[in-house]
Amino acid sequence: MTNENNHGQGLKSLDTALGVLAIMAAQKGPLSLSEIGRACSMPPSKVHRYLASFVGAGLVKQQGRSGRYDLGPAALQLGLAALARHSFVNAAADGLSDLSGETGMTALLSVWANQGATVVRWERGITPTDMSMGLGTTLPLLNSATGRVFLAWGAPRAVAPVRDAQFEQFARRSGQSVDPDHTSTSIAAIVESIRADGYASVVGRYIPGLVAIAAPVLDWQGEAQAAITLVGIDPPVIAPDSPQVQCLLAYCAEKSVVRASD
Amino acid sequence: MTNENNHGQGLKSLDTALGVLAIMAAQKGPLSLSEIGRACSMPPSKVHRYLASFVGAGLVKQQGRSGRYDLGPAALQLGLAALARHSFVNAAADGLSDLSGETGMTALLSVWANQGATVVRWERGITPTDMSMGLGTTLPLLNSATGRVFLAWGAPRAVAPVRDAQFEQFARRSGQSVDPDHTSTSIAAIVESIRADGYASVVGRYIPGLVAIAAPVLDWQGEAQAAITLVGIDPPVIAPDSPQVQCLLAYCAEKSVVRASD
DNA sequence: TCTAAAATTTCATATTACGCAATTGATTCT
DNA sequence: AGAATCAATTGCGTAATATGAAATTTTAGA
Repeated sequence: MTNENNHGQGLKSLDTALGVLAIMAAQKGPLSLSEIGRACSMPPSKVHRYLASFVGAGLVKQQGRSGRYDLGPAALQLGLAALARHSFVNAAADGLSDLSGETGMTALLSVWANQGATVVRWERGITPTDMSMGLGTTLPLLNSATGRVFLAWGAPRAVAPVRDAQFEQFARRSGQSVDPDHTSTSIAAIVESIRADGYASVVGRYIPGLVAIAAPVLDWQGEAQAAITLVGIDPPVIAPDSPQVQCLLAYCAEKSVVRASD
Repeated sequence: MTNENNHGQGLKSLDTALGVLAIMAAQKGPLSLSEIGRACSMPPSKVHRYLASFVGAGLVKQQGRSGRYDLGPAALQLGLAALARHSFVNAAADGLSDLSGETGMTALLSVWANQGATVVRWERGITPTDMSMGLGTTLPLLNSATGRVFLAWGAPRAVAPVRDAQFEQFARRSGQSVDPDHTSTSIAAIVESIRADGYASVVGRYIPGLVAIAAPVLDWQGEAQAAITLVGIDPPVIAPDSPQVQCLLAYCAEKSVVRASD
């Protein structure tokens, strides 16, 4: 009872160090030492030593003389190596522009990483949805169609903690506009609904004025290894029998369960 | 005198752990536990604990039931986040297709990471140079034009160890064909020559039948933060006054020293 | 089903990372 | 320009942590 919970059985210092890396990746720009320390609630000396190792490995680079720290070239290399390995990402990305062309909407490919859905690739559609969305953007679990795909089909071990944390936030500021476009406030009900439909939809939630529909690319266990999202400005497309939804579902069905090696 | 050399002052366990990550990134496919242990010369139990942390962070993913380990979604996220941050990568990549179009050659953008030049982006030219080169490919320091750019202009602290190691390999198997296209076998002479020309060229060294010219994108310190490479099949293009070389040098000059924030 | 190899867990011990405090370095204000 | 403030870095004793060898469980092959 001396130890709280050792969920994964990993090295403590490594875990915290990787936490620092994740926090740096989540931020938008370079960070100063004390900023990182504040974000991780760690003493500066600890952060400094971790960063020394990261800099040595090239994962983090210290800017010329601003002293600030940012992700380095090795991080880039790591990501590219991961991209080359995840065959399903390339496979799923293959027809992405076709999908975008057929529906006229902007098509997104995302995978679950850390605490949210990460956009890995996207193709701009005809409809001028001026999203300023870069690759690597993290979409929220509950307030995006993409995130909700992982809420419904994601690996429970990875998604559950985030879901519970978000739910607490909801409960804390309850009484306000909670789930205007769903009759039930229960997350379980939302999940049930999404699973039944086979796709998630959201209207003007993540970005006002935009609608999104998203469906999973499933692996052999029935878990979402990726999500395909279509973003547009036309509310009617979220109907189950709309051509866009049909197109999306057909696409995801084709990409699902490609191989057992993943 | 108990410790050999503590070049960077980092955490020991973190350093070794990141070494494991780097080795995994260098390999082409998924690895088993014992394979990783062999590659890092570590006992399996140690590797296993490291991997547990990596899996927990999502940097490494354990395949369905093959038991093998591979880079995970968090690695992808990290790389994409790094890509979004390195403004010069996007800036340098901007005109890459133009450069390829003007010269007809395949254009590569690379940065230095870990132990070699990592290809970050590339545009295929008109000339059918059927290189099967994926993003994230690591090019050798001495046997590629791209690598030689970093040999000449790269940060000494990062390049020197690799150079020395390679040089030892050369010395070990000396007597064989050493540097057929340079009069001197001295690496210093090669560097001097490249610096004087402003670009590096190689004929059929990395891939037989292909020629490459490469020039640096310099930062405010005069160090190469990236390299631009043109690959083709026409030997004459390596001449200093060839239009391709001029085009490349103009391009790199334009991209160099864009901002002091890097 | 049995055998062999690999993967994972356990445990005592030595090593390592931690926090606190002092030093150095950079920036701002008077 | 000098002084004061804040951030960044380094040193050190201590307590927590990572380590390697061996035991146990799981997987693959015969």
